[in-house]
Amino acid sequence: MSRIDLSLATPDCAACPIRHRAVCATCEGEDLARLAAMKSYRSWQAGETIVLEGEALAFVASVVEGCATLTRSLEDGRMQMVGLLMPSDFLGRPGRAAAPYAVTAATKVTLCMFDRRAFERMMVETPHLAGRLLEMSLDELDAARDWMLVLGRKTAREKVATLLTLVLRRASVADRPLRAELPLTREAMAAYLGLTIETVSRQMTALRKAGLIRLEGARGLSCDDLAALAAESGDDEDGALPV
Amino acid sequence: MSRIDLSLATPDCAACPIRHRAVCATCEGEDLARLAAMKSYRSWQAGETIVLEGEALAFVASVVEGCATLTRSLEDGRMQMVGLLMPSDFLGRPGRAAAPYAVTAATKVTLCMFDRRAFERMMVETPHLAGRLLEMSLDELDAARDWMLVLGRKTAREKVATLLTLVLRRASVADRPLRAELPLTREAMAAYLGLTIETVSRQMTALRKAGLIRLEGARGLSCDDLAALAAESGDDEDGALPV
DNA sequence: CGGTCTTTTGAGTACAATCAAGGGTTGTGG
DNA sequence: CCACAACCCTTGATTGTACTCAAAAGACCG
Repeated sequence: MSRIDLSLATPDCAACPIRHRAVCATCEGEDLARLAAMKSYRSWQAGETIVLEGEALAFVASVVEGCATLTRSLEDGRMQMVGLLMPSDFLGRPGRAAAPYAVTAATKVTLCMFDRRAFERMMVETPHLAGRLLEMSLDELDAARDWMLVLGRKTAREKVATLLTLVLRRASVADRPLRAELPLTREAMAAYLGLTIETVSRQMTALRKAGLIRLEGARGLSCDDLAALAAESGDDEDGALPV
Repeated sequence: MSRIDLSLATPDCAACPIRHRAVCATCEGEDLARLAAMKSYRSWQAGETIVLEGEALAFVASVVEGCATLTRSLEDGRMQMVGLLMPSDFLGRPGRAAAPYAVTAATKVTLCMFDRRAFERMMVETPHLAGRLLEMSLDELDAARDWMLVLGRKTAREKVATLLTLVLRRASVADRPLRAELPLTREAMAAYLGLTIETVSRQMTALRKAGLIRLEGARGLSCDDLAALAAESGDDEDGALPV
């Protein structure tokens, strides 16, 4: 059913769009060649499962394009998103096989995958690669902790405003009005925000009626005044949640 | 080799209770001496502020004893705990000066502090130290994400049961009935769980009336049947939240 | 065009927050 | 040793936000 399978022969690292931001950012020359030799590309369609919760993972990977979600679930089916992977983000845990959360494609996703064992070996022999991964992991830890504040203390309206601000900021090229396509369904937004889809929908409507955003279909989003929207998010005015 | 005795004022690493679990776990001989040369001990009383939110941090540290909390706040004063530091946990972020959250002593806390610059230099030259820190950071990331599930999806009763189970499990030596002293005030528990102190108090009472726990004063806690308590937490029966 | 899936809207409910007292414990000074 | 203050915790009454259940409207696709 898939259209063109983008898992072509693996592209050249030199032309890679995430080359300077991903885990391989500090690698050059020989190091880069070693990584290139163990890499392989693979794509998933929106909605497809990449890794099941608790499943062993034979690879680690960089997100090349698209958007994937990390989720954890309770026995009775309640689900919480615990991370959102965007291009250049790293997936996997060197040194441990089992993934403690499920990974699902939110949009079409392409991963640049490395054999886990080979990657672990290279990390030991290439300290700056381990250093780069440490840096990225600490950033993710900060992001996760920021999100704990959102989950634990913000109202539904603030949560939705926070997420929309985040999406618009990422899409922003200093254009006005700002425009973006939401990479998430209402269900995924609800899972991220610790809300139900009905509540997300109601808050989106409320923000629209308040003139803070405009909706074009279910996914299109635009905003004339990002500062006004950010003011609804409950953060300080500059409101930057690093992600 | 060199038994540099700069640790006159500070205890000997060999006798350190967290020696084998902290960031220094993989260091021996020269490496350990180098760390010992840059370390210094300092203690804080319960309630004292160790680092303000956003403040620059000149050191990194291991928690030797006691319990400290990491919190983030919204402008209007709403506060969320984003981490709980127990003995052997690492505090600080190599490569970045500003702490994105406040650090407060929950009980009396003793830190083994290292000058941040010196520690960073050593990390570059001692790959296994960086590797150890990466491992610890990834564990913390997993713990933070586990907690996102608690904050986003659990009921008040489940949240409290989760925390009490956690505390009892940590204190456990396979004794029955299990007993522990809560290292947190109701306020700190509420901050951790994303609840108000009143709700925490009510749920503690409810769990007590259900015969799941016994309370001895405000801090004493005991439990005959940890499995029954864990069953209230909403996790799968084995219910282990790694921390 | 019909079918499925997603999103929106509505009505009613429940759970935790808020507001408000009232106990307990601890420590200090008379 | 007692009185008192400060702090922490508990309990009660009420409110309000977000959830649940239910149905309709809109998007997408063959």
